[in-house]
Amino acid sequence: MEAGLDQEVGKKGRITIHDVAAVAGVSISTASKALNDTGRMGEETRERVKRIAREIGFRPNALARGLLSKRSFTIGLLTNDTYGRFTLPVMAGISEALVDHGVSVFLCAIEDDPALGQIHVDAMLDKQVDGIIASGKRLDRSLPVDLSNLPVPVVYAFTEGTPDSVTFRSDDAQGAGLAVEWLMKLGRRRIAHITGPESFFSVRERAGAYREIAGDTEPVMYGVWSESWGHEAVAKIWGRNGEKPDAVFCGNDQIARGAIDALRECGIRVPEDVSVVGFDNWEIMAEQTRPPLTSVDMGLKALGREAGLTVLALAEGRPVEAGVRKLPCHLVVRQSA
Amino acid sequence: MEAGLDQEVGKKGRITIHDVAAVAGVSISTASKALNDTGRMGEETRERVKRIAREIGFRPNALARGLLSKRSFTIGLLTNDTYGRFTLPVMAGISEALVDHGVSVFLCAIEDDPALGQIHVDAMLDKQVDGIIASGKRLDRSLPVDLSNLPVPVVYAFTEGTPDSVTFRSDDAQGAGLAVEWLMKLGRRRIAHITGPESFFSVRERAGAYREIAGDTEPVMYGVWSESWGHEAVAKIWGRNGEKPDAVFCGNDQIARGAIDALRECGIRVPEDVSVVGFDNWEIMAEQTRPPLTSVDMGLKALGREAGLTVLALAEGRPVEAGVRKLPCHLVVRQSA
DNA sequence: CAGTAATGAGAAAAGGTTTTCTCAAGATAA
DNA sequence: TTATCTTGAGAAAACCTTTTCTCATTACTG
Repeated sequence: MEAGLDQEVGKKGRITIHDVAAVAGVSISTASKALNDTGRMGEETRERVKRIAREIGFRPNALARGLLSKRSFTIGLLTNDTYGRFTLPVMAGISEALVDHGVSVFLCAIEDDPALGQIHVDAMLDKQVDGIIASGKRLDRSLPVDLSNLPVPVVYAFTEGTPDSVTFRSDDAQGAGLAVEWLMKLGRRRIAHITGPESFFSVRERAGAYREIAGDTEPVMYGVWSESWGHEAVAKIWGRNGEKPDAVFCGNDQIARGAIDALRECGIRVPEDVSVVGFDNWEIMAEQTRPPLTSVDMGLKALGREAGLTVLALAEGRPVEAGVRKLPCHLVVRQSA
Repeated sequence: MEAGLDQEVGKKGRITIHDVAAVAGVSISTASKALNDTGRMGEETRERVKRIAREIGFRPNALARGLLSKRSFTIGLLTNDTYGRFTLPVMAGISEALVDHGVSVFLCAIEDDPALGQIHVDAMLDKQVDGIIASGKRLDRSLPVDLSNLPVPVVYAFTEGTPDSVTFRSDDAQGAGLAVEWLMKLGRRRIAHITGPESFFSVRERAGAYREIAGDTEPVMYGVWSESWGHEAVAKIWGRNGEKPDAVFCGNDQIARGAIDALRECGIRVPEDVSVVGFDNWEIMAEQTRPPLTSVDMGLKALGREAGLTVLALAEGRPVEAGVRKLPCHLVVRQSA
């Protein structure tokens, strides 16, 4: 009954459960039940079917399975973050959380093109994704595509979501608090804050926390997210008369990088004379800075993990409370502070 | 016959071709043929079915379609490039090329974990991907997972492939040539080359082209892929006695960055006194360097595009010649040279 | 020993689409 | 008017799996 085997199996196309059933000499339904540990049958039969399936390398066709179960074990990740600086860690977290559940992820980079976004959303829906995670590069902007009233659950991660949805974001105020408290614990008292454009929600949150803890010793320096702004801001501060800061808390790692360069050019030592803390913990940047940069990590991987588990829960019909969830940042101490 | 409409349609679940057929008052087969522009029927019927499908928002279920056609319109992108510095542009190219064909991309980051790689490959095969593109961060290393004898076509992009497969890679020698020739066109004669570990194939290729064009004016400085190495190497060269270089060709943008910093610290002006060219054109780095970095772009997006079109061709059974295809680099001129 | 319960396994339907085959009606040719 | 051709449209099978239902056999219970 088990004769033939390899020669007979998979003659045309992939190996199906029909092949398993044929080789095992049972019906298709029995084979299915054996493999899924459902139904009633002799333990011996079940084991034999399983063994044969293993031997001939049977793997169930997810398309057929999905057609029936209405679960494709597939989700879509939509992002407008071209460089993937924020999205990649989020993606890593999602993937890590979902791979155990057999879920794969479609990554769709849509730039800021609404038409492209719509195309990708349609393609994902056609492919019956179990859910969609929307991600981005900014907490206070939403993707250029309408995700309300979709037939699948949508979760937002590091991008602005609709009020009645589940949204995950970093707790930037808490993260800024971590940085400033660390500087104060180091004995620093005059802490400057050089950051990005005030139009960014994150910037206002971080600056708010900074002011609350550090007091109004220094005016917040708003600018742009670039090294050159960090450089320029330091030049401005140290060009002024009066007492100089003994620490700089920067709005991101690029600004911090520029600031450190400027300080070195002024002959100021980091961290001996001035401590510097960055934000984002963009490792490839933070580790290469001289000295390596102490920075606030937004925990994007954990954020992705949570988003992944949440969209899965929604897809399985488990109830999830709507609202914004702030996930904590943590401080990665290197040598600049 | 077209009455009811919205109320009747999609009462449970998504809208299927059954709904279209019912509303249009035709059979399912007629509806299908109308929508696919196949079969024989009155032009009027065809148009009516199409209109109704549009009106009630019918979109065919890709799972069901794929089950029959054995095409899932899905491919998998496998990579061990954690930061996505190389993979993301490749991915962008793939996606751009394939979105027009309705193909979506599973992104699977497998680190360097063979077990994880196997899991992802199995998951992709279960989902009946039409093909797989393997990508990485290094031309002379292959992914830690066996992709031979898979039931779907595999194309390699920016990673080492099997001899009988299709492999796309950048033409590093040509790219290095571009850089050195540009420097010589600027009148530079003593060109130094600071680069990564000699164990990298790319390093040897680039160094080879450099030596061929620039001659043996300066010994190649092999090191690591870091800013600090760029910094250190410049310090070494300018610490030596004898004539100094008037240009530096760096193995990547991070090294170039370190080199420029070191030159500035020595009081040497870039590009007035010394021209510097980087490699990779890692925009987020190259644009922020002071001065902005002239760099060799490996054309990874084009590489991804080619890989995408190739895997699609193979999936459709069109013949593709095996072998390694070198794609040209181009020079992005900014201000450092 | 007759009747019921438990067990093992198969038949068939379902899921949504495409494709091939069949059939009826109307049109043309003889 | 009868035989053949064309046209329009539907029935059914196929893709692969899961699940529910049914049935036959064996093992008990009274």
